[in-house]
This record gives sequence, C-alpha cells and structure tokens, in this order.
Amino acid sequence: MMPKSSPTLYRDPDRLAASDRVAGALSLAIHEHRLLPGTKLGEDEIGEVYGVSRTIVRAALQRLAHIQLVEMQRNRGAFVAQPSQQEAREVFETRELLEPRTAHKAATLATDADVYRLREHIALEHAAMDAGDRGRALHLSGLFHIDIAGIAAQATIAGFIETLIARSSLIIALYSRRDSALCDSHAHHALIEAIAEGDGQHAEELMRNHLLELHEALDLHQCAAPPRSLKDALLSRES
Amino acid sequence: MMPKSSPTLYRDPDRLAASDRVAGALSLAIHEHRLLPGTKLGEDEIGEVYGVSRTIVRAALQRLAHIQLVEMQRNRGAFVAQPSQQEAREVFETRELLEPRTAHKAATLATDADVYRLREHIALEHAAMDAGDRGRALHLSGLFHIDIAGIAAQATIAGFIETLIARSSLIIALYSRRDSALCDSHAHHALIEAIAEGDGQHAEELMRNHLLELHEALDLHQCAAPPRSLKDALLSRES
DNA sequence: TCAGCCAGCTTTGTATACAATGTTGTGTCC
DNA sequence: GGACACAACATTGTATACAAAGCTGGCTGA
Repeated sequence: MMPKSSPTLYRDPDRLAASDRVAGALSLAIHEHRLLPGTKLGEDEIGEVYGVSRTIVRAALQRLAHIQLVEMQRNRGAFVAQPSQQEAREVFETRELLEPRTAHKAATLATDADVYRLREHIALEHAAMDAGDRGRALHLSGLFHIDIAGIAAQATIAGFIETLIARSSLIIALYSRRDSALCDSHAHHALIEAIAEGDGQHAEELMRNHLLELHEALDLHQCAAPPRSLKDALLSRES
Repeated sequence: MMPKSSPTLYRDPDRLAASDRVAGALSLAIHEHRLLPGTKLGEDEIGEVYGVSRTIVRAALQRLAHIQLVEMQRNRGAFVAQPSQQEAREVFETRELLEPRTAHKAATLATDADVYRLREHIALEHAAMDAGDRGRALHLSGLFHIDIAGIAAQATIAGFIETLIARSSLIIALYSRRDSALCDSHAHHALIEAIAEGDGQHAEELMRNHLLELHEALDLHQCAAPPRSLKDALLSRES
C-alpha cells in the first residue's frame, strides 16, 4: 500500500501531516458536493485512494467528525453528515449572530492587501460559476466568509465560522430549495465595497441580509429528497 | 498492558469509546488545574496511566487539540495549551457575544426541571468551594455556563461555548490576577433567578455583566508567571 | 412461505512493531 | 575551554496484525 522501503523518499518540505492532506481532500470533496450527505466513508477504501493506511484515514475522519462534516457511528463507520432541519436552523441562527459583527470588525481593520485578496477571491468565484462548476463556486463562496473572519483578527470566531460554513455546505446540499444562485456573488460584491470603504455599519447590515437570504432560500419544512444511502436512511433519526 | 485474552470481559454497557474516557479524564484534570498550561503530555506515559495503547491516547489528544485544550507540535508531542493574551481576549470577546443572547433564550425556554438542575449545580459549586477544592469549583462553574447553553436548545452554540469554557479555564490558570472568587456563585445565583422567572432581558444583562467581570479579573497586560516547561518557553511565540 | 438463527464475510476497534524525527550527552578538534 | 559533530536514546509518525462487532445470505423448522 506504500512503497515499502525507500528511506525518506518524499520529504514533504512543509511537513504536512498525512492526515491533514487526507482530511483536506475529503473536506474539499464534501464542500464541492462530490460526496453527498449520507455517503459511507469506508476506511480501507479511502486509504487505498490516497495511498495511506487506515491509521491516517482514521485520524482524518476523526477531525472531520469533530467539525461535524462526517458522523461516526461506533462499529458501523463514518458517513458524510446529514444535518437535520433543526440543526440547519441552528447553524444559520448562529451565523446570523456571529458574522454580521465580524464583518463590522473586518471593515474597520481591512488593509488594502486584504481587500485585494477578497476581490481576487470573487473573481475566482465568478470564473467557477461561468465554467459551470457549481460545486467549486459554492466552496469558494464559503471561503469568502472565512476570509472575512480572518481579516477581523478573530481567530477564535474564524474557527467557529469555518465549522458553520462546512455544515452550511451540507445543509445546502440537503435543503436548497431552488437551484438558487446561492451566495450570489452580487451580495459578496457589495460587502467588499463596504469593507473597502471601512464602513462597518454597512458591512454588518449587508452581511446580516445576505445570511437571511441564504437562510430563506432553504426549505426547512419538509424533507427535500434525502439522498442518503439506501438502507441507512431507515435507521437514522428522523424520517 | 491489557489483560491479554479475556473475551468480552468488560462489556461496557454504553459502549463508551476508550478514547472518550481518556479524553474526559485529561480534560477534567486540565479543567481542575491539576495539569497546568505547558505540561508535556507524553503518549506512553498517559497510556500507562489509563491502561490503553498509544492509539487511544493519540485519538484523545487529537480531540483535546481540536478544542484547543492541548497543542500538538509535530514530532515533539502534545502540551497543555497556553493561550496567549491575544487569544484570551478573543475568547472572552466571543463569549460576550454568544452567551448573553443564549442566556436570554434559556430564560424563555427553561422548564422547572431545568431550573432545579441549575440550583443543584450551584449547590455543588458551593460545596466544592467550602471544601477548599478550588479546582473542582472552577470546573463546576464552567459546566454551569454549558448547561445554560443546553437549555437554550442551541446545541451548536453549546458546543462552541464548551470550547470557550475550556480555554477560559486555561486562561484563568495563566492570567487570573487575584485569587479571585472567579465566577463567584453570587452572579450565578442571580442568573438562576432571572431564568426561573423567565426574564430573558434580565438574564441577558446579568450574563453580560458576569462575563465582563470575569474578563476584568484577568491580567492581560503583562505576562503573569508563565509556568511553561523550561526550555519550551524559549521557543514559544511571545515571551 | 416466512420468521428466526447461525456461519462466513466485511468492517471497525485496538494493540503493537517498525521507521523517522527530535533530544541529549560525549568526544574531538581547533 | 568552547564549538561542532556524531552517536545513543527517547518520542512521535505510520503501517500492520489481530480481535470484536456488524452485516449478509442461506438454512431450518414450523
């Protein structure tokens, strides 16, 4: 499974832990909706794909479980998480509590370099959208929110938002009503302008509205086509 | 290291994963200030204490690293985390953002059983304090905050608060100015009353003040007697 | 025919072995 | 005497082996 004996062949310059690489790859796949909620994540299978042992895969899955991207069931394995509607509501309520304030702070702290980076970000988003790569666009739009939290120099909150974004991605996969232009880059564009001008009040307001729009674009009343793995669907909590 | 062959001897009724047990034990020790910030957490050593292999210890440490109770340095091992003063400020700012609102919601939702449990909680806190077990009192006072988040039916936020409480415990260990009656149960008592009466506005206000008091009881200006492991101190970020 | 049970297979849980890295102490050379 | 180099040791990183639990499918007996 690994080239057996080849002393110090790879020499990762950055010493990236192998489990980080795997966790990142899985996370990306989930964010881009290539792995859908409910998908079984077998340890051997993943290990084969990335050429690592189950030890590594396990560590990666544990990490993803902690941010609730995957759910681990004892002796049954790991699955891409399927947030319930209640959880979905909680996630968006929490975002509505954290992000507007964070946007405000970001607006007051952003440097030119930060603004430049945000603009670049949006350009990528557009490009992905134009290329029809909806998964990638969604992922990038999530990164946009995380980036703002980073600018606000609130690493703690940024970490939380990262978790919330991750779950949002799952929630959108499950409950997105229309094939909406979610996180339509229009809203992001307006946000950047407010941040560039240092207008905290406005940025806060824009962020709040943006999140409310996202929230309302979800159908949290009836179960919308749950794409869970067949027999697993029958065991899970709420039908 | 484990009783080698004894088929199904223990039969944990709840199927508690072994790593959960270890993580819980370590977490408790940190919360109770029996393990101080900077302490090296050797894998073999911990494994011996709890009679498990390094596999389990590793999983436990990873979990604690995720909630930032411990810091893992590649190829060097795990240490009880030492939040910087900047991080300390962030943690309390975030708590001040999340908890008052949560207390408000808890006040509107609390059942009689919830209130009863909270009162019981405070009684334990008092008992620990009277017994001179300051570490245990501190731990219990943290649980109090988590319990309130649970009552607010916001599992997501409750999870975040749990993390924040954990780090607060480290912060208090590092930066507590006076041997203050931190989280003096007086404030908790008033909070319970507001919650019992369903007075959300009041609860929110009390919680906000309570947190500000806690925050101000910290000395975040100069480095207060850093009990870090000797040579490690010289490598770390800020002196 | 169908419910229940048991055997074999598959997958996860945990321990252990080995490799790689970091640390420490000693010896040598200048 | 002090700085560097290197070897012995200690600790972590990863792979693998084995044990335990769950799943599947076929068998049996009503």
